[in-house]
Amino acid sequence: MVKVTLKDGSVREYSEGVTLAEVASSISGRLGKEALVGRLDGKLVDLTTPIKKDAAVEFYTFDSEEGRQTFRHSTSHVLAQAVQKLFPGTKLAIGPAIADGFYYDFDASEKFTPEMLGKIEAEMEAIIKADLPFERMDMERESSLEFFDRAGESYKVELINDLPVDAAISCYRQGDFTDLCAGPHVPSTGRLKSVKLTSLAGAYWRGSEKNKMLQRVYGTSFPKKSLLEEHLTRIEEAKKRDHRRLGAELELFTIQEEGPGFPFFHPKGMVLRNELEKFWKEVHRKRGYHEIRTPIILNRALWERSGHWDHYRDNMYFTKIDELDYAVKPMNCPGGILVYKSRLHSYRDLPIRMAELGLVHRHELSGALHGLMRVRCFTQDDAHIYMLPGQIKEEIMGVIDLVDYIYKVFGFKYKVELSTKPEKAMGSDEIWEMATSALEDALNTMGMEYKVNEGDGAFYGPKIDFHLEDCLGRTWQCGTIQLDLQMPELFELTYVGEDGQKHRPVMIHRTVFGSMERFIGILTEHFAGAFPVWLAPVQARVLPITGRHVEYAQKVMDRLDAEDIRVELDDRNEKVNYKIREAQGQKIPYMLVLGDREAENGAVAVRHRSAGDIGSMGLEEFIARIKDEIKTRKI
RNA sequence: GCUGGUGUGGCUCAGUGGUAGAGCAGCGCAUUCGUAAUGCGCAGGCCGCCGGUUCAAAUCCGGCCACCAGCUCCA
Repeated sequence: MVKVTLKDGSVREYSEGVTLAEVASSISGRLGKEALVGRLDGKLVDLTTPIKKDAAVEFYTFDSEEGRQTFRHSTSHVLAQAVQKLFPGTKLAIGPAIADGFYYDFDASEKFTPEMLGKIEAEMEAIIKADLPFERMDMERESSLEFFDRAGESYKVELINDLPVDAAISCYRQGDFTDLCAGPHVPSTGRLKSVKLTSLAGAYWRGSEKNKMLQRVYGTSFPKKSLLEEHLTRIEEAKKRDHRRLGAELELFTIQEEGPGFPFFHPKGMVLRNELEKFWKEVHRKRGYHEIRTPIILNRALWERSGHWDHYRDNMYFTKIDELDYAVKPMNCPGGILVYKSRLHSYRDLPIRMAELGLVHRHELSGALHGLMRVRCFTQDDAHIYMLPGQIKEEIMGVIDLVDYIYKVFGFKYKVELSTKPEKAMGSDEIWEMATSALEDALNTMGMEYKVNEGDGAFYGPKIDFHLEDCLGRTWQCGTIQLDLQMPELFELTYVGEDGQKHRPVMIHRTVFGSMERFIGILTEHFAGAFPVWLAPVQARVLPITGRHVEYAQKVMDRLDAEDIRVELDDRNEKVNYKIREAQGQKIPYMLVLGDREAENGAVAVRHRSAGDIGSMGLEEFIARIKDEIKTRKI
């Protein structure tokens, strides 16, 4: 007999060799049906695993991350089986579960087309219907190599060869299909129920553009058809929040063929942008930043000195002035450094926080452009902090706090990543080590959760990145804090210390919004275009019911205008329903419906874009209300 | 940059070799209306660009450009 301890702490006895699936069924019929995978003494395992000694056991259904991952991963095996059946000779690369589904990379002689996805799906459904059990096979390294080599699965051979010598190697088989896989899997293909292949894309083997491009098939799966449908509807809804679509509908910005990656900001987009800048300037002034502005085009020699010529040239634009070489700035730091160097600094002046809303240009790959999220010119809300080595931690913590403060004003949740030394880096390992641990130290002291991104740092130093989500859950780097031990050396920056001697300051580069463009993109999707009143391009629209109310409406509008409230008058000869419909479409926060009743007693009938009709109130009362919302930046 | 897809009035889309269409938006006229679409009428298109095939091309072929998804890269 074995003693099995369940999640709730209760202990049950079973005969030795009982499987997890049997335990689950004995707890409840429903758990037996819904459990997908289990945990045995802390290790995620198949439900078919026998329990041979006393152990702690947990079960996961589709409601848990573990359950969903296993479910999608198993579906990817079914996809691979279907593809190999339909297209014999197709080689398999990898097929993991991802956030909302799974993918599998194939090296196939025929080109997959969208029409073929339907056929593959049908084949998958047949495999699911056949309810083939997933069988685990633990293998010796040699025999696994032999097996995949004979099958012509060269990618699998490469994967096995790259596994550590002592790594356990396992395969999973369903029917006549076998794949290299650590597992675990659901018990059988019949559990997979509802499958949808969603898209087709190229993907480099092992993510390197030096390797062959494989064909990646994306899909998702659910244990019930209704869940799949819900998921697809959710994605359709999310697409309506796409900033590219809303940007056009709300007349915020456009991107034209004449300037791919170079956005045009329209009047309404500029209002939003200016409000953001106003807020940003206010907060930075309060936190001891001084604003500067540096030129967009600077001499090539500067870029050679900064290292950009060697490390960043591919992303830069160049020009000639009077036969001399110049570059369009891809970063603000070298210019900012020249401002620092223009005079002598005492240790008493440090830290010096110099901020710049700087327009930078970068040659991004054409295929990487994406609305306002990735463009070829953007305004960074940059700042460079020059400080004593002893001030590093405090300054970094100050920036982290600032980012947190500003993101909270918009109600953003964010993720933090720490990026370490890349391949193309300047400076010694020791310097990188020191800089990286300074960033880590600050994060740990502040109790921040973060993920480490090995090799993702800037060429001059490691960085802390702040990532925000778009409408489809894709994340974009916005804020960043980069500790730079290179530029101060390269530009021979100094301050005069207590001892009267010159010393080297430490420098950090940082942004909060990241780029005004990207931030506006994120903001638009986050609020689905319904910006908080303080940011809304139009804060109120006055809607006279008939022509005879226009005069009063004009008065109301003038009064609001005098209070610096952004207001429009809709005096078109249309029904009020029509005017409301349009104002709603423009996501204008307040609509003031004005008829005889309002004109008589100086009132406004207020409609809020999300709360609807909130009744009539005195004009002054409404002004007090909206002004309070603006002042407190209510979201 | 790479893989796949898409490109027709301001917007959403129909049109697969034979004289370019619809709805919405716009403009005009009528309607003067109380919380999400009043009616009638009128305009508007080098069918992304360049070249080829054909008696004839939005439609077939080639090249280029842009966009979309993903890869790579990144604020």
